[in-house]
Amino acid sequence: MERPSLESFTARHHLDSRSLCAQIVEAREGTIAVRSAQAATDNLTRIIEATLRLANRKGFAAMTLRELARESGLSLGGLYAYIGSKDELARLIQAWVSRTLRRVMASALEGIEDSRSRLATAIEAHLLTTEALREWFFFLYMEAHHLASDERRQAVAAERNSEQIFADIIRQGQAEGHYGAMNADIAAGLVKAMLQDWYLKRHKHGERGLNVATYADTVIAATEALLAARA
Amino acid sequence: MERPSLESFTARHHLDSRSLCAQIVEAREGTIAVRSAQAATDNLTRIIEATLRLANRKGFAAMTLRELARESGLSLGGLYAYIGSKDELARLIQAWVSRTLRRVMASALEGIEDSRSRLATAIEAHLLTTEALREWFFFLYMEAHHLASDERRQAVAAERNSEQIFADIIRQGQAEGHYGAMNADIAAGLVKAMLQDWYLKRHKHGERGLNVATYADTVIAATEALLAARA
DNA sequence: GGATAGAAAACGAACGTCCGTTATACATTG
DNA sequence: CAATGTATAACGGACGTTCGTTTTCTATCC
Repeated sequence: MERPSLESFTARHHLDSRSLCAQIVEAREGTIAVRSAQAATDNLTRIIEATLRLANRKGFAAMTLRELARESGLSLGGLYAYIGSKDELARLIQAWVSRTLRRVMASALEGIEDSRSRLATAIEAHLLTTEALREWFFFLYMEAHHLASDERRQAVAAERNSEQIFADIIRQGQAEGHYGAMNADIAAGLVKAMLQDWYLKRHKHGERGLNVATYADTVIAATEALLAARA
Repeated sequence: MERPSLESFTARHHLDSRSLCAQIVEAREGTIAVRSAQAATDNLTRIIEATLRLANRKGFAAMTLRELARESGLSLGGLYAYIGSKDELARLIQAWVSRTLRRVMASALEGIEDSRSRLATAIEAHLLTTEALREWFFFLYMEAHHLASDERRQAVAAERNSEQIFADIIRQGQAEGHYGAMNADIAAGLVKAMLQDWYLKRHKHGERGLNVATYADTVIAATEALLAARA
């Protein structure tokens, strides 16, 4: 099986902050008061990267727009050319990061039929995506609970969707006789927990000198072991 | 192996909010302006339970003391008989929940020598403790990142300590020849991720009709499978 | 090609609101 | 009637947001 490097995976799926911000600018044409897409993307990227930096340090609610202005290099009033409100800024980030994960997972799995390849690919794609957009995913996880009910339901649905991908692969593998009869939904939940640990405890993994490829191998091996166990 | 029920475990280790608050009142004698330990415990329990309810819904920073007063049944000014400041309230909860986990894990493992029994006991004790004090642990996890550096270092140390317990058991099992040669620290990290998923995604597990005993069995089986795999 | 006018973008002081906290007034009880 | 606990009211400060102004860009003309 080919193992894409983090760099090639990031490039292929456009997993950098600027690419995401460019998509946001394009999708929100009309809402952003700055005409030049180039300049708007530049500034929105600085705003969002500053938001992720500050919010991941002290929490989104505790972050003030004055700090955000200072950190992003814009003025307090200037922020409002790009965002409608502070809350909208949070919704923006959340919506785009979950949509990106869905997009990349679907794209990475396309054309792969064998259930064991699909499992390994899905695990790897999840880890590489969350590694490339670490701060975005950390933000999504930590702040999703505090959204208004509409957006919150959307975030829960996205989470469920990604877990469903793993459950379906596991069911396929069971049908093909590779795995034992364990409950696929619960197994998928365990896999998801291990995957999320990667970006939630980034500091710990960094200290251990663990890189994302090694962690992917570990999680793939662990998953196959626990799926085979009850055969 | 005996499997304690949630109720008996909770009772044996005093894992209810009121017991914890009673300990806090005792430890903070002098800081709390109310003389009667009985009345002080009653009110502090209401304050802390209201805090957990509100903070887990909208985040600690977004929770206001006016809401807390309403939710706890005390007056705004009255709160300050029990807490020195809003921040101190957060520190209080965090300090006591991590100290409680450490206490219970040590107590549950006492006298158990066999590594496989220790592993199962540790997993079960972790799950039962976090189940009994779900809201407390959820609060610890979600708000620990935003603490001042001193308290934050303490929280990281507590986290590391509980992971170390699992790593030590795994190393013991490897020395006894039960498990393969996998890196014990990484394996312990995977176990911890599965354990934390229980209280972080409580809603999901509830919908699946999964109870804590069943989940404990699942995690124990999964852990033994992944530890045996590389034998 | 430098000057200039009009548009686009950025600025930051000011506003009303609500925050955490404190000081004061009231009730309860031994 | 002290003493003790609670409720009410007030305070300064900081928040998100707005808006009149200034700066920067760009196209046009001599």
